[in-house]
Amino acid sequence: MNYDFREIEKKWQNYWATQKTFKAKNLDDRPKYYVLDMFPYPSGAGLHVGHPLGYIASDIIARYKRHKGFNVLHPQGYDSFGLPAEQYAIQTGQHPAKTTSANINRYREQLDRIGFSFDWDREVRTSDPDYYRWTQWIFLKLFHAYYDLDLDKAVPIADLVHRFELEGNTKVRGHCDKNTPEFDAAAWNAYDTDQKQKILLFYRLTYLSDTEVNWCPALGTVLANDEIVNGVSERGGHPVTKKKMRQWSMRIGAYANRLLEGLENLDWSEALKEIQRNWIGKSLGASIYFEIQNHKEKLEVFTTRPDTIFGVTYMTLAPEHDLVDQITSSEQREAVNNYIQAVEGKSDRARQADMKSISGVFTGAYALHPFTGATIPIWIGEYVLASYGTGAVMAVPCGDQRDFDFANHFDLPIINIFEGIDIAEGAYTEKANVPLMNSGFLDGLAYASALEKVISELESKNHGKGAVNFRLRDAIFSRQRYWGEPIPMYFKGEIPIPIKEQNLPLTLPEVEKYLPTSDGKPPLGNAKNWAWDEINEEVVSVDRIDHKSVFPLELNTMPGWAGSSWYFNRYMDPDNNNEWVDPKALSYWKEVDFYMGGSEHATGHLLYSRFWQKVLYDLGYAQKDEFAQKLVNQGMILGNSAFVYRKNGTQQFLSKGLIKGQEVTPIHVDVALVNTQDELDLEAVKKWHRDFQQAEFVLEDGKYMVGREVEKMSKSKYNVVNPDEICDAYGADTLRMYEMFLGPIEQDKPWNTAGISGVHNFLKKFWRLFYDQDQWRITAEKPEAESLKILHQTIKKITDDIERLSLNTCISTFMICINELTALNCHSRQVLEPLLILLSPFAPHFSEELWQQLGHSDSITLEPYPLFDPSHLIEKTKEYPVSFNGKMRFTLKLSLDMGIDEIQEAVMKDQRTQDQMNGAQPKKIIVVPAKIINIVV
RNA sequence: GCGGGUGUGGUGAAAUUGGUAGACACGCUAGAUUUAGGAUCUAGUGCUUCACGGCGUGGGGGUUCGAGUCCCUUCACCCGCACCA
Repeated sequence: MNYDFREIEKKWQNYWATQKTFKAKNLDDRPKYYVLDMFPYPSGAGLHVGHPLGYIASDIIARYKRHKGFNVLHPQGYDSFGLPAEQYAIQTGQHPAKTTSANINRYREQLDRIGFSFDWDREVRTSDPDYYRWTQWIFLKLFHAYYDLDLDKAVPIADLVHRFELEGNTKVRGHCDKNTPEFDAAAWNAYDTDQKQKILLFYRLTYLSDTEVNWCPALGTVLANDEIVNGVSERGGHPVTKKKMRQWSMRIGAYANRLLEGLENLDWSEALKEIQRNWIGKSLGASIYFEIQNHKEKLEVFTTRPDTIFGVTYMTLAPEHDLVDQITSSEQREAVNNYIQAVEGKSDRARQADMKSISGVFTGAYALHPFTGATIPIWIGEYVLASYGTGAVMAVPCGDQRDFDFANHFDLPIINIFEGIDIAEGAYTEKANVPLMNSGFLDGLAYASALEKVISELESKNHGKGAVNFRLRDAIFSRQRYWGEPIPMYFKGEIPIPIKEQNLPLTLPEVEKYLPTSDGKPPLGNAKNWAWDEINEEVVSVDRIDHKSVFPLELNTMPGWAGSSWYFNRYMDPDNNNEWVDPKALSYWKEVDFYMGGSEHATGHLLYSRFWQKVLYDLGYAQKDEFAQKLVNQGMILGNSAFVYRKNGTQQFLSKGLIKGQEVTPIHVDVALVNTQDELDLEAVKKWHRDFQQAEFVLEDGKYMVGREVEKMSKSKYNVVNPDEICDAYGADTLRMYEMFLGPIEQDKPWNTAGISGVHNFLKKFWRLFYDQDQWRITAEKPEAESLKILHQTIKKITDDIERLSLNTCISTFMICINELTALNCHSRQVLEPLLILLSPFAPHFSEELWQQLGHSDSITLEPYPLFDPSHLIEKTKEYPVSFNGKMRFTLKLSLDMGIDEIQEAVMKDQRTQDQMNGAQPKKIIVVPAKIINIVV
């Protein structure tokens, strides 16, 4: 029986599915191990060979851990809300649910062919009402909570209300909006319900506010910061502008510090942690309050360099700053308005393009220096961001290059406060040990001590305080889209009222079209049945909104990241209709032990998930405040595009070797039309695209050779390799092993089908140890010592390499092992059986089949991992490389029992040493036991 | 500009603690063999030299008996953030 991978793979995939081999049991005596992949968005294009890379690696880990005796949870599901299905719905009218489900079926078929050990009974889909019911439930938990800075955790909002009733908010330290008013208990109790609700929105972890948002006109929706890349939308690359809108947000800023500190204990790559650290962007410094001449308001600025306060010569406000309107003098009013108007219309991208040019305008107002009382002109400048700090800076031209450039441009004064530093050419920005001058009480002090002194001085005079500032912004949570989770809120006037938990899910209504309404409301505004009847607690027709108990429902939906921010918990107990997860299941599985996915989610999914997990932990629902202890980022598999070269202005296509010195245009051709030797199939290409029907191919050596270039895999570049094709030609086990063999899992690498034969040959070679020349070769004979040594070396190496996730070297180790066993003509069951178990995480179908052929009736999946016995490796002698002055000359076979003195004696006695030494005496003989002997002459 | 990462044959790469650099595989060269199978087997394959030898891990320098690995310096490429006060 030869290696018929097609039959074998079908057979075992079927067996695993019907036997439910990979079903994970909640509550089990075995230790648990939770292996998770980032679930896919099921796009219409299906899978290419890059997608399964991470799934294969994690599947190897999952299968390995099962052999090691763990109860493994290895689920899979779909992040099935998202833009492409909705865009498709807008174009064709097909309901996104239908598109999504068709795409999921396609994905599932492709995934099934690769032989993953997923427990499909736990599948989740974020667009399933039974799932998003709990996404909405979490939304409500955040709505009903605030962040208490004294307890440093989220607390139910009811506690806050209780405190307000007793003592107002003056003693409460909660993470809240900067516009929150102060009130005492009497004032609170005197507020009406609406007023109370408005104040509570300043505290809630999910809140409604008028926010400056990133608006993408082309997509017709707002976007979060992480959904914008280089000033344009991540999806589609459309321009993004600023707009003030009333939107739901999530107060992730409250968790900035914990999100930062929590990284310390996570086993994630340093690169990824660094991305999150940068995104959170913690800065230490001070808040300083400047009085404004002839105005009551104070101007608060954040600075990391309060030590340079005596170098302040002007202030700059962001154009959007709240105080601009109030402080602008009548003489400057027109200039200021013109400036703001010019800036306002600009998109982020336009602002970025203008980065180099300096612009600004004087407000006519003056701030007062907190220590000298000097008057400082207040300017407005585009370079100051409204969204960072307080949207205002104290400008210190001598210590900040941007301030320096601005001052020079507008002829503002520059005071040098750094002793012995020349600032004629530019600002001095180092935080070095340079004494200050022209700095009053800070004169003579350098950075560190000046910083300490100035902060204590600011605090004692009440002019400011030490402060921490974060770059991280609260996350906008509303999307003006149809295909997302409905936000479970309705409105009484301006006040949002939550739908009660027991009435969830609030399911997506049917709409006739998926575009915004004619009056600019989100697509849900098209729904006829989208109002809430408070008495009957049900969704009713919008026509009934005039009734006393019927109110309009929220028209925005949740963003794409909502459903993916907690799905890892739901897998623990996916069918629960009473709770988000059974606490018993939670306390068994706790957290993800091994999370595999792309680093592109660093500032999106991976940050939001950590945030939600911390909230759920604070409120007593989750067991751990980090959801994934270990995270591995698989690299991207790149495409190996193929090109033909059209001679310009002709229908002639030149083979790769003939293009030198010719004017040609490279044109992508489908990589499926090219064989492994880069030769183009001319008949196929003519059929493939009508552009080539009239083509004349100019050949070299009777062949047309294509050019190659490594690019991202994409349909438009015709360089997509479908895993189905590989499974057809070589089988899933070859695909699995080859993807691992390509290189380190975390590295990007180009796909090259040509190399796959090496791995395929390995499997055939391995098979031949069992079955060769029409007969089974397996014997019950006791293996030779040499074979056992190879086996145990392999056990050790494979185990170590899996543990350190060096899966590419595992494949090499298998190859070496099989080469050696073949050379030894070893067919011993005692050697080959344990090897099958070692191999089964990598090539599961292959191993299952041979396992069965060896007479086992059960699946190999739960076989115990073979024990490593070092006694088989113990050697009596060893070939020592002998070098002279570090240069290797010969090897010397010595007993391993010998001590260093004996080795030295033996090496000196050797004739070859005598020859090398030429009668001289060695200066030193270095012996590294079992490694090397070096003689220094 | 700031932060992180990577540089090793024609190609993908290996070298876990400083100890025979290039394992394993692709490709290539030569040969054998056949039941023509996406065959198999044998030998060779870093560069250079007829050879002995010499040179080789982006470049330069250093530590060491010995450096791909440690230190300094420099170059190239990739990724993230970027007028962040």
